[in-house]
Amino acid sequence: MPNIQEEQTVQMVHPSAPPQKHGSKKLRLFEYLHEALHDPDLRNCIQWVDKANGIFQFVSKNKERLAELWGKKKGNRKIMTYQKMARALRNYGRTGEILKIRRKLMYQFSAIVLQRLSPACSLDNVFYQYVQPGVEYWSTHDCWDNSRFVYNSGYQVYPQFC
DNA sequence: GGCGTCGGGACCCGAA
DNA sequence: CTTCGGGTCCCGACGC
Repeated sequence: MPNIQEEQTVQMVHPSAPPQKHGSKKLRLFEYLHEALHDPDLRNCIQWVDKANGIFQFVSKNKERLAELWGKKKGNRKIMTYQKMARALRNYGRTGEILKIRRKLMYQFSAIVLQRLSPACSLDNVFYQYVQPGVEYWSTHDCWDNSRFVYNSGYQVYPQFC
C-alpha cells in the first residue's frame, strides 16, 4: 500500500496565518464538487460512479445547473457553464488533483485530494489509486484502455474484467 | 450536426 | 505596488 502519510501536515496552514472571517476560506472547485456529490438534491447533476476510488460523473442533462450554482457561489460576473468549469477541471489534470477519465463527463479525485476531503475515510478505500505527491500527471490521452479503467502506469482503478 | 473534450492565452481578483 | 494562485472567459480544433 502506498504511503500517503503526513501530506496533510505539510499542507496545513500555519497557526501564524491570519484567521479567516466566518470560516470563509476560498472555496476550491474540487471542494465544491465533493460537497455537491454528497448533496441528494444535486444527484441529478453530479453523482458517484465509484465512490471508493473517487470517480464521479456529471449528468449530461443537468450539468449546466451545477455549473451555474458554482458560478454563483463564486460571485462571477457572467454565468458559469459546464465548458468553463471543465476548463478549470482540466487544469487539475496537470496538478494531479483531479484526473479526467476517458468516459463521458467522468472524472476522478486523486487519492491525496480524496483524503484531504474526507479524512474520516480509511486509506484502505483508495489504496490502489496511485498518486504520489510531487509526481506530475498528464490527463487523458494514451492512458485509456477501452475495456476497463486503466491509467498510464497500468494501474487498474476499476477492477471489472480482469 | 451535436456533444464532449482539449489546451493556448488573455484576463480577473484576492492573497501574499 | 508586484507577484502568484486559482480560476474565468473565449476560442479554434478535434473526435465520436
